[in-house]
Amino acid sequence: MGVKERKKRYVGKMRSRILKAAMQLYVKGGYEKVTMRRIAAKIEYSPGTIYLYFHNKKDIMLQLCYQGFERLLAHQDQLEKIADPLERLSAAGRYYLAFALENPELYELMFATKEIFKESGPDEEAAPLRAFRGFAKNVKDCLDAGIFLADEVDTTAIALWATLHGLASLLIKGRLRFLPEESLDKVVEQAYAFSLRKRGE
Amino acid sequence: MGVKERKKRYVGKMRSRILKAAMQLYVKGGYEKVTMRRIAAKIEYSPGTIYLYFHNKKDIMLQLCYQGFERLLAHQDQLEKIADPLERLSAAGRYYLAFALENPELYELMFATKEIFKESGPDEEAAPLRAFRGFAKNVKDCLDAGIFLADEVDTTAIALWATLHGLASLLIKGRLRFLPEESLDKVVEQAYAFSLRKRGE
DNA sequence: TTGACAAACTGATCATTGTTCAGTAAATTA
DNA sequence: TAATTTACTGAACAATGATCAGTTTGTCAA
Repeated sequence: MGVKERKKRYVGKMRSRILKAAMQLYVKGGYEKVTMRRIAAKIEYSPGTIYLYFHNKKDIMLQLCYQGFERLLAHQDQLEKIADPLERLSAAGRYYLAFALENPELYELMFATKEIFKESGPDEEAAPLRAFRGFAKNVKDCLDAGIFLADEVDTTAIALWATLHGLASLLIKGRLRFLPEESLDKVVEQAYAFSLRKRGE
Repeated sequence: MGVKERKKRYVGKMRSRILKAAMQLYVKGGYEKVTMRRIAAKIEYSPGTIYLYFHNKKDIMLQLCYQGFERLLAHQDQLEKIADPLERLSAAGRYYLAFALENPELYELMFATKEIFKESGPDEEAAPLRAFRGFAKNVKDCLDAGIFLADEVDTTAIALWATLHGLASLLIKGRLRFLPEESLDKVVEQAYAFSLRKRGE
């Protein structure tokens, strides 16, 4: 009898309904707008019901965090089409920053939780790692092509990733607001180009 | 009559007493351990009193954020002694990362608040900017010495600062935990060295 | 010293939060 | 149809940030 399967499907549907509601609340008004009662109202259940599908609020926020990495990964296939390794890596950086700035709240959430690697399930938990591996692959292609002179792939990838994450974080948190508004884009672009060892034109 | 002055001093003392208690609570157990009631208990006043000296909790946390930047700046004079520009910049980076990792909660707080530049008082509010200016000075010395080839000081400084902040943030949030524990330090050191365009030995 | 005013402080109170759990309703099985 | 499991409810709890009428303390002219 498929009663077990149906139940499993139902649980899955409830979980995603809850997450959807939570995500809507989150992107709208940040963390403090996400309330168990508000989520419950949105899916038209009582607050207690949510606890049948998630341990607590932290659990829900963690899942949203994973969804963020999934979204980041979602459109990255298009980068594969770019043949030139340095061009591809440069595009990856631009894409990364664009994603962060278009989804600032979500990006914050993606790096807000500390215990992200704690529960190491096989599926969605690996999303942050998959994102890094994809990025590191681009870096490796550049190293193989002799574009950078560096020892290790991971070290170089981390340096570049850190630069991107740092830029995204500083931008979102308004820490570069002392720069003239109109020059911000160019400075950020150049800053990443500097790390990529291209000369600004 | 010096009654006004004395009152001013008293207000200042109360404010710093409150901030001290809040900081102790914060570094001990993070944001959620900082409670108006707990602060009040620590300074042996009633909760309502705090609101005579600070607008709200956010206000208190913002002041702690500024204190963080003050601490970061405090010991940076020692860097001046290093004559070689690149060596000084390298040391600044190591110092920055060490500060972040020794005060992870405080560092998080320093970059948690978005509205840091909103209230632009003349004194302490400028601390984050002063920190950047000091760093940019080091970068400028490197550019003048012809160590980097780059267009602008600010652009280069932002690139390097972003790398440092990114590394600090990723480390604190445990995002580099997929690396083997023992190689972490070296990788981070190398990553920054990569951005500084030194060859790893 | 007294009395009147102001400044400082209190703590009960409010709405809201995350979370729990005894009780109820619905679905499934025997 | 009866018994049992499953799903859900919503009142209740402790803790939170914040408020404000009321009380205490301090100041200073008469």
